[in-house]
Amino acid sequence: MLDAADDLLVERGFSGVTMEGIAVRAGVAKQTIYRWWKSKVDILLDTLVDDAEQPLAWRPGSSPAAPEEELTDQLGRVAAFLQEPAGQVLLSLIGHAQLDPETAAKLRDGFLREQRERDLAGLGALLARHTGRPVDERLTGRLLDAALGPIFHQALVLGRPADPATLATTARLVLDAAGREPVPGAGRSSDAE
Amino acid sequence: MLDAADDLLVERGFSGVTMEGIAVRAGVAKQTIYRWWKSKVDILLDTLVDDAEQPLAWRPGSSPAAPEEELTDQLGRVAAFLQEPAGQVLLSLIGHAQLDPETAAKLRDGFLREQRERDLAGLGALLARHTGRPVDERLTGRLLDAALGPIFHQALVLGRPADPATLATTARLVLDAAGREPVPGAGRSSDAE
Amino acid sequence: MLDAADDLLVERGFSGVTMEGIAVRAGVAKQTIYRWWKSKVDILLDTLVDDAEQPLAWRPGSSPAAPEEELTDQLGRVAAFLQEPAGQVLLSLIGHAQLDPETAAKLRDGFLREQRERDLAGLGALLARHTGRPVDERLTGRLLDAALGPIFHQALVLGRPADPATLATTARLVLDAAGREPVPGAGRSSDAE
Amino acid sequence: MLDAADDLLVERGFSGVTMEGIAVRAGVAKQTIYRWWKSKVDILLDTLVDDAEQPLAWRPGSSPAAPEEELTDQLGRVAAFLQEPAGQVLLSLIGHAQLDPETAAKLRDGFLREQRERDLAGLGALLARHTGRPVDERLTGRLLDAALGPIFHQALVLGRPADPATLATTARLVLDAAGREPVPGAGRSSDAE
DNA sequence: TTATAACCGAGACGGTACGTCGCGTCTTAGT
DNA sequence: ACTAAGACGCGACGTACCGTCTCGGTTATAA
Repeated sequence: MLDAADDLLVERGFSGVTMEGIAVRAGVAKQTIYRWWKSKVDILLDTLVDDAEQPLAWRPGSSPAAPEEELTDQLGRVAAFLQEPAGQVLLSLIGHAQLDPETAAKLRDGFLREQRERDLAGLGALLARHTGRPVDERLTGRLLDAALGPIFHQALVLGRPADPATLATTARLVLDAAGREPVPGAGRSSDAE
Repeated sequence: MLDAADDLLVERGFSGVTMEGIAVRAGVAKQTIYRWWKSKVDILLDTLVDDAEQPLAWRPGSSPAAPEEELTDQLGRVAAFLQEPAGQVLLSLIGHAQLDPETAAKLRDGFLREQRERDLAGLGALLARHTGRPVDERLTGRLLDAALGPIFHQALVLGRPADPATLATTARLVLDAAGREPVPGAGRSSDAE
Repeated sequence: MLDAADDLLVERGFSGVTMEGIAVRAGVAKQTIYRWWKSKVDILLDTLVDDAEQPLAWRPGSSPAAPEEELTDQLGRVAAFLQEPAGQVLLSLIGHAQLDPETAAKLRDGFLREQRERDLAGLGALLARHTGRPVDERLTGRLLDAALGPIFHQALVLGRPADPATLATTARLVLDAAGREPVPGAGRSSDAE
Repeated sequence: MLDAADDLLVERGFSGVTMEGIAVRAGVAKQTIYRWWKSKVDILLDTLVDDAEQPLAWRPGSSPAAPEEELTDQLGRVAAFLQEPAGQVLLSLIGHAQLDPETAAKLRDGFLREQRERDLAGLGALLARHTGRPVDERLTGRLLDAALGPIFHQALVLGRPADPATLATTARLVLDAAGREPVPGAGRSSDAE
């Protein structure tokens, strides 16, 4: 059933994914689908969990590598992921989340929250290695936005893959900012990260 | 008709905007709507053009003002805009663009392209004032992504308004990067901006 | 305009005759049509008056001719008329009269009433010549129904042209009945003719 | 659903019978109607089969009764039927058959063909009892037209119930013609009955 | 070994919205 | 003054999916 949904999304786009269509393609009764999922969104969320976690994982710091190259690589993997079918599922769900609060809640409380935790851990470790000291989590959060923001901006708003130059610029920006930041978290109170 | 569509979007969300509903609320025949717009997306695109240009305009450089404050203010206006009804229209359309290529094409070839041109001009001018020399347009493009990316990332992916700390961090990042960049556009060839 | 309506009826059938279509075909604005006719039915009624009277006229008794042959000829003309375009207009209007009381009223108070008067006069004269004495008008009415009934029955109900044998049988029946009828109109009171 | 259609026809006439209206009145979804019938004409055809067969049946010859009275009674039942709601359905469908060939085909290949067979059998038996010998079927057909023609002519063309005098005249005409017809079917070749 | 229940495919059902057609009325330019 | 052109409010069309709801017909134990 997950496969049927996935295939339909690739072949016919999000609006081509219908409970009716999935049922026919999977050779299954609609009722059977409703027994397991409340809506097509829930189905796609399940495919996302299956297909997205691994490609978005932070590689375990091939230790002596330059942090900048490491970060650029990771951003490159994110950008590449968004071009694949599983990435299209994510973009579709983020898209649909703009139109439907329930989708938004499920997506953000589920996959996106977990992925952000993984990203915070990955980026935090990388920055610590880079600066030689632990990094404030709120700062890491802001730098994560600075790192992922351009990629998602290009994908969601401009509708094109992030180009390598942007990725490199972004990585350098983030690392510079992390190095320059004086005392971790000192005195900053308006941070809502 | 545009108002009716706008109101429905605010009251009932994107899926609550139906041709049928607009017609009833505007006291108009469906056919009349179809005579002027091909779909509800086109209607919303028109409301966008009406309502989004002015709030997103770059203020004409209150001359001696610090560029960092100026940029932070502009980013704040963008973030604030996304919280307003007109901003919800934009976010909805960007969301729908993920689900429907035709929407994507219209949105990007229309409003988004024009807005990006205004943004490039605005940011370019600001950077030139900041650095004291003209700035390469491709660099400006990348820095624009760096500036807007976090805001849209927070809005679209995390579903929350961008916090002031993020805006300030982002503005500083962008200006630092512009100042550091040695020779405008020198030697870079993989730039697809 | 009458021609346009006529043509459309022949080419596309009654439901293919639309005010919109007549206007386009006649190169005329709808409003102009409404200035002269209230509906497409009225237009067709006008074409009927133009095209039906002459073909349905009773030939002026080629005197010594056998009445039976004369009557058969007249019935043949009626049957043939119903096969022609003008006859199709009549059948269509009679058909539509079953569905719409207003059409029924206009058709019966107009063309059909006048045609029935011509038929009564024609048949009455023929019967008088045949029997050698004047014929009661109510009897003539009943015999007119007996004469036309089978033709319209075949056309409207069975959907086929009346065959010559039926016409001959019918003509003989009618003349026999007229000859046998003892005293014109004597004693009959329930006649509503 | 059939009842809803029937009621609407009586209350609002043929053009007041709409799929939309039937659905609302029957408390049913439009799609459900379309699942079972292609058009409102098919629905009315079904009501016809339910409601018309019995009232139009030939009574089984209360044996010694005078054939003339028997035939007059039968014609009276036909005339009375056309005044009832079920008869209005028949007249409407015959009317619509003049406007739409598909309706014509369905009506004539279905109900009308079957009813004609029943009529031929009924009239044939009556004539055989009257004349004392079997009657040629083609002759029976012509006499059936002679019998029913005036009734339908009055209903469809003149728009009024057939009066008793006409029915009596018609019955006598038909029986006289049957008695006089010398040798069943002898020599007649142009008969297309 | 049989019964009995859980589960399934199939698809009918009441709905909502779709995008289209023709209606009859109206407004607007152009001659 | 009258026209063609066509926009307008309207009501119905026939279609696509929605999510809910019976239906029989398997399996797959439990008696």
